[in-house]
Amino acid sequence: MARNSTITSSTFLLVNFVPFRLNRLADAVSRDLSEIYRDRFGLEIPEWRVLVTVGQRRECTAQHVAASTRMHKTRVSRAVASLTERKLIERVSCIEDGRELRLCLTKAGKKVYEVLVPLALERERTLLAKMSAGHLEGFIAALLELEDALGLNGE
Amino acid sequence: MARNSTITSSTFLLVNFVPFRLNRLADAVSRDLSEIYRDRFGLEIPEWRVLVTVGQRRECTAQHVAASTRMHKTRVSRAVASLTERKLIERVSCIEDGRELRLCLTKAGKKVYEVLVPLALERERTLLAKMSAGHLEGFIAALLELEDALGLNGE
DNA sequence: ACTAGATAGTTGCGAGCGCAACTGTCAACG
DNA sequence: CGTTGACAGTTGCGCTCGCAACTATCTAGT
Repeated sequence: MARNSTITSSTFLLVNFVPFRLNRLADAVSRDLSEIYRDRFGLEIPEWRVLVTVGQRRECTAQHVAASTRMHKTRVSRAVASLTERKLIERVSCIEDGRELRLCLTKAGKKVYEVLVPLALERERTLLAKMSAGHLEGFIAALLELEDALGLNGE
Repeated sequence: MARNSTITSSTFLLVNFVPFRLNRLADAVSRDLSEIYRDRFGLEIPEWRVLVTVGQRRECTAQHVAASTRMHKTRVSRAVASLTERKLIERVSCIEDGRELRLCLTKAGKKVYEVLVPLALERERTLLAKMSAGHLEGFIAALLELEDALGLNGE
């Protein structure tokens, strides 16, 4: 149970407050992970997310990236522009719907993808290994419950 | 276990990647919580954190806030300036050490603190209630393990 | 066909952030 | 004492972000 369990505000400690702890943890994990895609390839979080989202399908739209990553569409737009400029992805106008731009990885983009993904998975494994087996199970299950309750996966 | 468990990059799914999921979750939780301090008092996250950190002691320095919340000192500095301008905290130059500024809540600040903290705890309780009892226990324990492993509490 | 509203994506703008450099103060050491 | 380095806190600068507004395209209703 959380340690801020009483109502009396005089005992409130920010370091025991779960929303704060989640933010701080997510920040530290992101910072650690960013070493992989920033230091080696000069990519930032939005570009990394777009790259792997596009990479896990043959092609997709910016709209799909925004919806599945829950990033603001302008953030996606700028990441796509940056990746296009670096020739890691290609934008192809769609024939069926002239508003859409089909995104897909270039050869160089696929190469980066193939290098980054195993490294990222390795980092994730290292992170998860910091938890004891019993807690890890509860952690992943709880994560899923929270995501579902907050509507983060489907609407 | 995480669902991205194989090395083969072709099966990588961002939505199963724990660092991403943590970020997305922390973001959603923060957004939900910010309704309390933003919509009602026009405070942003940095101000909220400074307010409650100062409020949980009689007085403290900006340095202490930065260290205990792991916020950048400039972010703290600006939040302190903002709260001072709104007359929610006071800056008193320290006699023993002329570099420090002792921070403490004003009467108005204490009032805001007394209102906000119970509301925030209520939100936290609502959040935690979304997890089943068994998972909650593992979640909190795992959170602590991760924080310790990443050096987020003590150095 | 024409108009009205929805949708995909881009862009100008203001706000917030981190970095590096700065000011002012303290402590140590010759 | 005076100098040097550490430390508390602030500020200028450049960058990123989200919002709102925009363009271009599609869809539906008349």
